[in-house]
Amino acid sequence: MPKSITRTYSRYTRHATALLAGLIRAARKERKLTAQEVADRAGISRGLLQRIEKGDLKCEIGAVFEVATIVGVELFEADERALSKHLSQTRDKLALLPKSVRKKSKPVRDDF
Amino acid sequence: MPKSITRTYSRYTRHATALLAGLIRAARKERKLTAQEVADRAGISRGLLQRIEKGDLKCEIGAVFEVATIVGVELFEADERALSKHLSQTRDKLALLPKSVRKKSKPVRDDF
DNA sequence: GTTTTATGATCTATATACAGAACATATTGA
DNA sequence: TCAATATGTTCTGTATATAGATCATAAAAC
Repeated sequence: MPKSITRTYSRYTRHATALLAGLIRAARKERKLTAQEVADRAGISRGLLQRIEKGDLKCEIGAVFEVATIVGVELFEADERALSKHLSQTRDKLALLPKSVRKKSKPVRDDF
Repeated sequence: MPKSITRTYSRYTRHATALLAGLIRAARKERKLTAQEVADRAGISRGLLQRIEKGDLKCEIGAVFEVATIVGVELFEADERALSKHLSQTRDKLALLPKSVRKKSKPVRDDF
């Protein structure tokens, strides 16, 4: 019996994943799409879609986001245009940040 | 050479994942955390954190969300309390929707 | 400049996510 | 009710994601 890798997840992570899963399932039903239809359009198996809609934490993020896109669940409360804008803003911000994080050898006094 | 499974992803999916990745990297640097520190706290390898921060679509959603939580990137623009609330609302909504989606045998005329 | 160390990249072995099939059950439309 | 089908579940084989190690490079502190 090989030892398996077990991860722990914070409540926040579990709730966020469960919420996304629920939003996906609700959106699929509102649009009257069967699991098979959505799976086909996403290029995944029906079994994987089931896991996604159950909030399985071990699914690929790409598959989950693709399904969300197909059933019309918005990510970051943004459409494609807003997403692109936000993305380039984040890239600009990253360019200004230091390339690597370095710990100070002597702690900095910043309390006066 | 075994045939590999290649997925296609929509622009929306790719941008959303790239945005989350950028937000994570920016947040980590703003908080002056090294990649190793964050990886340790998330219980993942540094290599996986690198892939997450590069927006690799094949990472586990649980690992990605956990890292986001650790560096302080909010999901669904909601803190834990708002997340829980939204989650139960979604569950209530789901309970009202039909358990299975059924196609009509005769197409519905709704154009008049 | 020098030193230190964070980051990026690559490799291997192993655990595991996935597709696909098969089957039972549940649920809806008629 | 009945018939059709959507969903839930489990199984197997295979592709692959991951941990962990190693090395090279780059960048920050001094």
